[in-house]
Amino acid sequence: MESVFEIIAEPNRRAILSLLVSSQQSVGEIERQLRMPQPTVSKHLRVLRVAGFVESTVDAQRRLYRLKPEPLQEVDAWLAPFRRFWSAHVDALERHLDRISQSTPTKRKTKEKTARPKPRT
Amino acid sequence: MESVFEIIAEPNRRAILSLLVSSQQSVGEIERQLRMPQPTVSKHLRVLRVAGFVESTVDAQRRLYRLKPEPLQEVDAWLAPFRRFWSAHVDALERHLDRISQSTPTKRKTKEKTARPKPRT
DNA sequence: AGAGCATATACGTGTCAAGGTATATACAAG
DNA sequence: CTTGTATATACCTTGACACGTATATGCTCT
Repeated sequence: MESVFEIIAEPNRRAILSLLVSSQQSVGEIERQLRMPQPTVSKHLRVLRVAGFVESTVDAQRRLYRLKPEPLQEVDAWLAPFRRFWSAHVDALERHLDRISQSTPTKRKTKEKTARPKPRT
Repeated sequence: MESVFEIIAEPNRRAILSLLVSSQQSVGEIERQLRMPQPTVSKHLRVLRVAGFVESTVDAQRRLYRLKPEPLQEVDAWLAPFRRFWSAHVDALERHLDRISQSTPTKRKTKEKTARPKPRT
């Protein structure tokens, strides 16, 4: 488990990170909101902490976890050359973003419900 | 192998993608430049193609592979909320550092309901 | 048609990580 | 000190996937 990419490959870990982006959370709060067993939460948090994605502070028996920006910035940096690349493909890009906007687990806006046409080229 | 994050978790696949960002390449060219066995290249390319990261065109016996922007754009989209967090984090950190620079470093600020006389040493 | 090159796939193997269950540690309150 | 709560860790099992080797497919050229 070396690279930041392997860390965020795990869906539960991404869910935890997305949860922490709003504010810090205790293990129990994460457990409740994501509905995953407590050992699972703790183990993923350990991986995230060792990899530098989160840090924890002690509050009585609770541990409050919060985000650290650096590792995700590393992902962002890796993505940079590709952003330059897809500037040439803006049209296809926007259609795709519109399509995936309904599968983003973070928040639901509105405006999806389109029975989207099979992207059969 | 569902999510785009699992796809790019593999270092060889990331290398292939980084190679293709400049221009399209044949399998043999990828094989040479990345010094990996040909079946490995083909198998990773297959994964990338099925996941929509690349597409191939036939040129005689060669297959020319080139990038498709959408899946990486999806990663980029997932990263967006965290970018907002980074800016906010830098500001908050600076204000915090500014604040504690004029108070004792061992100070425990507890905003919890219980005034706890055991400040973690 | 046959030889040779370029690419894809099949198969067997080893490794590693995620999940579940149980238990350990730490703190709090009575 | 004992009970209850919050979190961490240990152990085991299972499944996925990456790799290597071997082979298949497909195209070109003579």
